[in-house]
Amino acid sequence: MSVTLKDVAARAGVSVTTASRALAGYADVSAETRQRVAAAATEMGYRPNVTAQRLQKQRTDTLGFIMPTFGPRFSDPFFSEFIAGIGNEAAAHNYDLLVSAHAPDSEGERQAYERAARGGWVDGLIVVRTRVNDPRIQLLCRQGCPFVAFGRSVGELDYPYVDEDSLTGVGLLVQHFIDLGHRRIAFISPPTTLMFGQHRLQGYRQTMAANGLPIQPDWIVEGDLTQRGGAEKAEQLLRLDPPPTAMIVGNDLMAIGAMRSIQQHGLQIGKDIAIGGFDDIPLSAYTNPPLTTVHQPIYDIGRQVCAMLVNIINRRPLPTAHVLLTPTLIVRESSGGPVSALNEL
Amino acid sequence: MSVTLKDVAARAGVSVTTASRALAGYADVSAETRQRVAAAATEMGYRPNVTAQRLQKQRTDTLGFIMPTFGPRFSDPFFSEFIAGIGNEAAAHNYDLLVSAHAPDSEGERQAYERAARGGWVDGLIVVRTRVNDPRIQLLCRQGCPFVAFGRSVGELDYPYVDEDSLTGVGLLVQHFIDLGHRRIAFISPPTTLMFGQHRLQGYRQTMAANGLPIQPDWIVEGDLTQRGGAEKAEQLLRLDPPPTAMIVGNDLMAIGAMRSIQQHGLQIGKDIAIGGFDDIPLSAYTNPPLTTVHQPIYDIGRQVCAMLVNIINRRPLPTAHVLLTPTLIVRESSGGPVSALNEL
DNA sequence: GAAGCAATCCGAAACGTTTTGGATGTCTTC
DNA sequence: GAAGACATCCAAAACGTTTCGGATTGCTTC
Repeated sequence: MSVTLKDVAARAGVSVTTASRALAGYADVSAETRQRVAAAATEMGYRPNVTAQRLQKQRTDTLGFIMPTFGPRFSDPFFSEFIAGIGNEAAAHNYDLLVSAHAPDSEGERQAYERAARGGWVDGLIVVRTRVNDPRIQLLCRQGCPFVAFGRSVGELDYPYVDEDSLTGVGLLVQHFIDLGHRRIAFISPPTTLMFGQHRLQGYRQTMAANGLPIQPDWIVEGDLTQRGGAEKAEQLLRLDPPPTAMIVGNDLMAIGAMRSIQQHGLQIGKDIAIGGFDDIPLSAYTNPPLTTVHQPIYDIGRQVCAMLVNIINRRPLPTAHVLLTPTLIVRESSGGPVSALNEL
Repeated sequence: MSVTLKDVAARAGVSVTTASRALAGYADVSAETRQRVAAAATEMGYRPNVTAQRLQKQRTDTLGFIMPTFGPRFSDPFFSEFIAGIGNEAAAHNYDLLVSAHAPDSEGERQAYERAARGGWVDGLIVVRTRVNDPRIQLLCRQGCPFVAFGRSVGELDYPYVDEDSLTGVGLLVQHFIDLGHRRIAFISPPTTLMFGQHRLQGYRQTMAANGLPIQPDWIVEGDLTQRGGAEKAEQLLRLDPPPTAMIVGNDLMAIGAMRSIQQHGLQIGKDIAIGGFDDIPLSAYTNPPLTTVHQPIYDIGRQVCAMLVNIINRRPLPTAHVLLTPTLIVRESSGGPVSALNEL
């Protein structure tokens, strides 16, 4: 069906070996033969069979990325941007990117990682949204499968990662609201099974404490990272008596949902209540009002994670195995202005 | 390094052939041997080498998806949902999904398709956002490479696709606004190099015409599908004198950007001006006010496209090679109420 | 007791590459 | 004119799997 190296060799009147070496640019083939082979190859439209090359080279030149997806209607701009990042960087290094989707901690996910770690399915993996006691990381470490994670983990396992210091990030947000005079600040946390959930929650707790502000237990609720989840949890917070004067939401998507709930309560964001998100997805600049948030360079993180993985696979020394990015606060109108702190508590 | 079939065979005391057949469940191996082989395999942690299997079977069991991405900060929720759809469906059929990203009509894109079409890189491709005179489709048809597209095309080429009838979809929107009494209805079009840009623009034109409403040339502007683009184009429309009383925007992302511009002009959406989008991304239910739009089941379309492709690859008869989905209008608050038609023109 | 048959196993080829380890011939060099 | 150096080529093995076409054994059957 397809034209193979043997065909090209026959056409050029040389052996398969010579044809191979001619195309690969080895020195032990004369300029004239090289040319003849090249001509034959282009004439016949020869494309090397990647599978055969991979079998021979004992490497797949492929990276794996297993998206942790929750349910069907899965529409998170994070993943589009992240995949674009790793995809472009992978292409720059002549790697392919294999993507699949599995629910976190599902049996299917376990099997997918199992399969990836052995059997030469891919040369390395990219892991995102690391979890507390992450079984994926444990498995990959145990099997010695190359990988780089976007996100730290707890425990003694040492592995390469890129992460944003979201503890500090949320701290910036909290301090920002405190400086504006807010005292009753609530927090819609990402799932605390996720490492960044832990970090962001801690950032909230620590900064409140550092300012000597007490936290009511019901100021902390946990959402599922979707708009719907954010809306529901915000609804819950708004029913408190007295309600919080500011909300910090664990990611922008939930924050957008929360804004909706606030507005449905007839409250004006930036005046009656302040709100801040996390991620700085492009949309957050276009909400009404625009959302105060913490920037996270998803595309660049994707590229960096991928570049690190390629280095590991090729056993090149890694400049740094642990990258922690400093977050920057993006203040927009959803912060509102200063409020009088006196009648706050 | 990895444990191969030869190792398993040796351990079980049989030939490679028998080991292979035992694991594959052939009938010509005794129950006892089969068991011994299976035991050896699990004990040694054997995973078949996919590359070798692929070379032998002369198929990759892999599907390809080349994302058309514009620029770096690329964050379109469409893609995460679509990839989740094809990814899950592919997994259900034991196919892998290879993803890469290239700018539309770039040299890199051309090469990627070229490579895919020959050389057994993947067994088939999924094409989205079909373009007028789409070079990708022409190439794939010419090479006889299996593919299914999300989106129709023009020309005599016949190929399998799934598409939403967005001409009708935009028609629903236009009629909806006309029924509310609007007469000066503007349209922010998707790029008309894209087929769905053409369809949506036509839907606007036809329905306006069908209602005997003239279209001012400057009511039609073309945006780039991003929020930013939508905001810019809306800005342009709002500067018209008189400005439109309703805007139909070619996709939700741009609509969200447009809403921002409208609000910055101090206008109230649903009262001073109506706006409608297209796609019904989850976010559109959470904007302020919620956005009237046309639903498009991206996840399901992804699944369906993928299922069709798998059928084609395995030469199974396709129930229907051309699927055209009927759109449904989702009316939300951004539509506003009836306006008096008299003082409109 | 030879022929036929089923059950069970295996050697070897094949998939399309790359690479190892020569083989062959030509040209210098003394 | 023999010995080494060099340029150019190639046969065969290897990568790990599947499968084709037997081979072997033991059991029926007449």
